[in-house]
Amino acid sequence: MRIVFAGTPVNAAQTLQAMHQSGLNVVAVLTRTDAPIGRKRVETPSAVAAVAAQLNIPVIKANRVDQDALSQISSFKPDLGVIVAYGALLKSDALSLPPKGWVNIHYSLLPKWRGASPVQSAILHGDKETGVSIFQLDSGMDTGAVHSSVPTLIEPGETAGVLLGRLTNLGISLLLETLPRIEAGLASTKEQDPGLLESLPTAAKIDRTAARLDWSKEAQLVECHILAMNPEPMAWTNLDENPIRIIDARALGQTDWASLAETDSEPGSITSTKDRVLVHCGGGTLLELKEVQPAGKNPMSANDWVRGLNQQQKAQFH
RNA sequence: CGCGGGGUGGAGCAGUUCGGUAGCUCGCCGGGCUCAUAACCCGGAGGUCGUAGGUUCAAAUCCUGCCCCCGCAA
Repeated sequence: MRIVFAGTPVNAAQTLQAMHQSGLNVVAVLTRTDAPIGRKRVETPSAVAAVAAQLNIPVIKANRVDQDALSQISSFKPDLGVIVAYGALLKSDALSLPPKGWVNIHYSLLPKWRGASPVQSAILHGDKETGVSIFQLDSGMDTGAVHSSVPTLIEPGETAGVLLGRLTNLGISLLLETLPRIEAGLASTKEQDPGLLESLPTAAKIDRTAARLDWSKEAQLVECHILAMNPEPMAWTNLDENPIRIIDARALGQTDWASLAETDSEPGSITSTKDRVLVHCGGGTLLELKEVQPAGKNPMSANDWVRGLNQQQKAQFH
């Protein structure tokens, strides 16, 4: 079976690598064009482009699947397309190009969290469970019929980055057992429930504005927010006039903060003890900071950060 | 030339404006107190102040070049 693979970031590259290693016939790779990266704006190929080059697989670089890209893909005569976080929509002409269409690896249990940020959304909303789904791409946003899926529990304190890593591996396993069934024509798909497609919220892309912390929320919600934003775009707040990223933190249980009761409970105010740094959140709850990164600095433990603060003035997030 | 912050014992910082004895909170090592301790007390080791040059009697501090790290923006 001739497969065309479309994807862009690291987890897509890992999937491509695994497909190649397992002996699948990936005849071409579609990825986004080289983009300027970092402060120096160095033109850099996508992770998928880099892996494809290493594996000597022909690469088509395009940010949208136009006629030109379409004819290039067509020249490889693919039977099936596999798409993982490519970064652009495929229109009907592209969808129908391979005889067996396209399958997409989506990192949630569809129909939950359709859209651009399934992993972040699951953590942000405090879900206990999420998973990976492989579905047949159609013209809607992650609305196609599902080939297979596998659930996994979200670990306490797990960040979106760590969870995505696990889901990537699960997705690879699932893909490798799903593709043979598709090739053999034994694919059994299940349509997504129209009612749920209608009623469930989707997972919109999360930008920096949405990543800002709201200390008036309860600590448990703040913790979910912080874990969901790690490593991209990373939760942040202001300290004086400068932004500071909150990389990791844990909400304290009720018994913990009751025993540490403070008179000052203004949300965002910080108190530190011998070995912990606490932020007051909404409803009198407390959040223990684990790791932070002030603007211009490297990431550091919350204890180190507090140690270097001016002892005179009181630290206050806002 | 996109804007900006930073490089000082193992960690995080102060000191730079106005040149003159290496400081703070920790960590580490040793000793003490204690039933005991991550608590408290005493003592100790550990730093070419990113780097190269310049000015000076004297440079972490002033001048010039270079290297490296990071936040924002894209």
